[in-house]
Amino acid sequence: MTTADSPARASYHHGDLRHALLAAGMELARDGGPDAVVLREATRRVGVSPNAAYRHFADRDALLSAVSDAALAMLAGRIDALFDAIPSGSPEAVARAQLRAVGTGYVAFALDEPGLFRTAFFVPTNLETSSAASKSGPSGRSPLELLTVALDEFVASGIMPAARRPQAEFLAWSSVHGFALLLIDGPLRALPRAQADAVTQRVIDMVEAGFTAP
Amino acid sequence: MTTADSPARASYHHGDLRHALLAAGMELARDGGPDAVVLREATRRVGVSPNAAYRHFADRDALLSAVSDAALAMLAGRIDALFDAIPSGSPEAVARAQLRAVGTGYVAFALDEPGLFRTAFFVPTNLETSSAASKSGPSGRSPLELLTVALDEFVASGIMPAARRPQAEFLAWSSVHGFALLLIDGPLRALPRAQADAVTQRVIDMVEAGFTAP
DNA sequence: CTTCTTATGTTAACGCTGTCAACACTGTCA
DNA sequence: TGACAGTGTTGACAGCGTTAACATAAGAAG
Repeated sequence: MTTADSPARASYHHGDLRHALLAAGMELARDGGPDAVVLREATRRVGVSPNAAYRHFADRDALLSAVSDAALAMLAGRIDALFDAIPSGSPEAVARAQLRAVGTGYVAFALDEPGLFRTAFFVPTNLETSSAASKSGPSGRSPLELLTVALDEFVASGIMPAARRPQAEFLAWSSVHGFALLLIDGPLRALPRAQADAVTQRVIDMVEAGFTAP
Repeated sequence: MTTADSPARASYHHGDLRHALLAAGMELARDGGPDAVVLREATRRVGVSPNAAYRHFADRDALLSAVSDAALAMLAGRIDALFDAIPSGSPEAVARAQLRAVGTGYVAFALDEPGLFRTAFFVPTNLETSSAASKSGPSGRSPLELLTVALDEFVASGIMPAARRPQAEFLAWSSVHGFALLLIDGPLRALPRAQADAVTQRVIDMVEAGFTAP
């Protein structure tokens, strides 16, 4: 266990403090969201003095940003897994399944890890640049890139008019992102998981209909 | 000017401190969002000691909640205005215009007052109970209620299958809310206003298509 | 008109946070 | 061996939310 050497470390130098602080930050974010990512608490958990953090992060915001990126990468991984599990078939079917995978994975992550989800997105700068390398999943593709792949296929397979293609990513993203927020912080908070999953599919239905309607 | 008697008030008692603190809180939220609503700063602006606030608000969260409610009421007012300006016509046309009014007003408020918009919604408890009296517009109808009116008319006028009606509010809300966030904090931040307005209409098109598609 | 009570505002203090400055330890390269 | 850069520590400061005790004003009761 390289993380959390609570009792007391052997050497004066920690060895991998940056990584340890990031891990502690993830823990804090997991149950508590972005506001819970507190620099002093992270150093406390790692067993190091507060100011040691400043050797690895410019300030608290830098730590929070790193945690946010890591959370985004987890989200990407989740979507990636669903994306890659899609069986081959007709181009239309694959495209529809890909769109569904992105939306489903997105919402599922929000439900399973609300704290990390909030941390991933409630940091303003991170909605902005959500396709950087550090924020991608194992395949190296960011959620936005996966969404782009799916939508391009919508056009290529002829089920979406090309005129509707520009900025379609953001229409789809809006719906799923907003829905995730309603689920974890909003009026749908109390919705049982099974029902939440069902309504998620309806959200995706709506998006799909909006793209493919005549 | 009843607000902000900066120099020094005449009497020991302020007179309308609760209101003044709320106004100061709104100012802070307007440029800075929820995190900028700082209790001590609000009292400073009103010209009163920090602890005076505790005679009117249980804690900082109570002040923030009040500010959040006021912001939500402003949003409701904005939507209300568009809603009431809809000319009469066929039931379908009116229903479509109503849905469009809610979405358009929602996004317009987010663009015009991003700080207040964030404050209205990034306080978890306020997405939850967004149809309370204190959060409604001048007409007394909350945004959610206006949306419900529009969607009921979608079914009544026959352009939306009744089977699709349950929880349709949340599908529409998700899209518009998520889109507003992408616009003010996300990748669409730099989008010129005219273009933002145009894409907003496409978001609403998508929602409408999802509701009325065959 | 005085007195008691209640509402409201103030002062003092605590622990928490992020952060700067100065100091201490340690592994590395000359 | 010694300089040096990297890393962790101590001490301190201002700002925050919050509690407890005190001060002042306004109104009700006598």
